[in-house]
Amino acid sequence: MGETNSRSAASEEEKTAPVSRNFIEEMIDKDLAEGRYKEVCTRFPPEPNGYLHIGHAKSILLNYGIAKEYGGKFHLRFDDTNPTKEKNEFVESIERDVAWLGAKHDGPVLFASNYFDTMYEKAVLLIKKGLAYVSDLSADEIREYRGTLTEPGREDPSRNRSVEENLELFTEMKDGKFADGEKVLRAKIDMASSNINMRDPIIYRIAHLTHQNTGDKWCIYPMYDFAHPIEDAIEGVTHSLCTLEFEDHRPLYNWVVENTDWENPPRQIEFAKMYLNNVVTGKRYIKKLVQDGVVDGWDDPRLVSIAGLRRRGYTPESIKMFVELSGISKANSVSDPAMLEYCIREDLKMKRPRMMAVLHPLKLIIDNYPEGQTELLDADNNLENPELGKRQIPFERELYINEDDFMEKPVPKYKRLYPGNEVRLMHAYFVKCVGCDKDESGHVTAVHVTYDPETKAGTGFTGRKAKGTIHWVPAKEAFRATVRLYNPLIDPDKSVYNEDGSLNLNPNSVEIIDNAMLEPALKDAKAYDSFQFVRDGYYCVDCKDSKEGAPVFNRIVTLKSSFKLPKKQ
RNA sequence: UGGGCUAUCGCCAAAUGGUAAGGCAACGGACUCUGACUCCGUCAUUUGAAGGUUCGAAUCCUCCUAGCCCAGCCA
Repeated sequence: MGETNSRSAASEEEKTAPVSRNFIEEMIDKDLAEGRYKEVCTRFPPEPNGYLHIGHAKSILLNYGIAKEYGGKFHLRFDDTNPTKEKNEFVESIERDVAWLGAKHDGPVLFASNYFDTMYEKAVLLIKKGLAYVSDLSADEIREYRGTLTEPGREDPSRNRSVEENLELFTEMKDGKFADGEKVLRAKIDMASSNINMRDPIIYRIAHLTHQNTGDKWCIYPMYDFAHPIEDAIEGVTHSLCTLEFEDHRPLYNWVVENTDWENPPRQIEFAKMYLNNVVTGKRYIKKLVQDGVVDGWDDPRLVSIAGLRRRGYTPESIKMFVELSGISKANSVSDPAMLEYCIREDLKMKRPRMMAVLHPLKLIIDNYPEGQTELLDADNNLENPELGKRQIPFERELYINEDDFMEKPVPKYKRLYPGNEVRLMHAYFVKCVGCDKDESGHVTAVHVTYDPETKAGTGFTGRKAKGTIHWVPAKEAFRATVRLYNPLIDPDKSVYNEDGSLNLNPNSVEIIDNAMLEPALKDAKAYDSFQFVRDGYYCVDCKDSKEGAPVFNRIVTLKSSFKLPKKQ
């Protein structure tokens, strides 16, 4: 980018959006300015042991965004150093989710397990330098020797083995001479360190298991603290971004990198995780919800898994907007889901058609409209975005409106239909309420109105104004559909967890409406298509339960509203 | 009670010693063929607390307080 060119663009931007740089960008700026690195390389390093959620999206988008911002590289690398927990199923779902979010990785998908040879060599190097040794201690003994937070640890009896003996033992470990847990390779650092991670951490353990990538080639596997810095170094990652709980590991990260001989060692920078208020992200909790059938799988629309958000109708753009709006810092924080909802409304506002759907149908009869007559009315798909075109809606004597839009005895400030009041039927005519039909129990079964032909939409009628506008669907052509209204999974009035560790579930987290009446144009909607249902909210076609010509709609989010109807008794 | 980190509006978050941005939420009002959108307005005399340095402190110093993380052969 040319200096002169970027200049005016920059000053333009400064006027409109004076965005400040986050602390990570500041550190990178400094590294670049000081010549520590020439270009930037970041990575997203998930362990393939579960599904991704909104918190991972922050990390993905942060790493990807930084790489793009600096014209650098972004890697997708599976941190598969522990075969007891990892499955191929997860590498597939993670790849899919990362791609869906729009974070395109440079180069092929990478695996830590591809570097097992190098890691082994580096471990041997450490042994040769006298910086690692094979320990005979059991897991329990190692814990005991480690000391506590306030007391220093004690030296491992194997700590001063000769280099030759260590080399021999480590080779035997690799060759499968020992059972799981029998030996372990430890880094020789400092058993008295106030940082427990530095008290001769284990860097290799024995596990006679088939690895999802390397099969039975190895029976020893490197630990995270040893493997991760080496993975970063091999790939030329410059800035290894991770979450706050790894801050204590940074000295070890640096120790590994310094002692395993790299030209351009990477640097670890930690940032705060994203939490959402009243939302569950814990794997074991979600697993239980799935097992108990509380939710419909890991992609249930009420979950904040990436798959769940996608199925619910959230877009990658909305998630990106949310992550950007939330910012990056080192302060533990809990974001408000209202911000996520704002983002999806904002993203869909101009992009999606605004359709008419009646969730709780009530018959509306236009007494002075000729029986048997139908006219096709033109309707803009999105009044604010003409590019979305128009559609035609049949209009006739009998329609459905929403139950909420009629009150025989209106509450104060009510501006919808009530006897004597005139409203506009969206895209159609003004109608005036002349009464209603009721059954024996007094329940309203139909509303009667008369229409004024002069008030047809699009004719420029300005003779008078209607207090309100309501939406409708034609009784004959509308089709019946299932619509699901989602609410928070967690009871919003309580904390997420009960004292016994169970979740405070909201018993009404989904409301299923199976007799909604939708305008005909919605009938051919395909999975993941989304719409605004006018005066209601944004909805997305469910990818699992919809059938050809019979879409099932999930509510993504409601529209905001400053008017609340009093509760019906 | 060892070490590491954090603390600025209900929620997120800027401010890098020069006199507390912005967004979300909320609340008024205008507009409206969506009670939406949009627009306009309100929303921290004060930065966890107390002292100190300075002409000047959210920023520096001292002491205190609260929260998070660490004792896996998990990542």
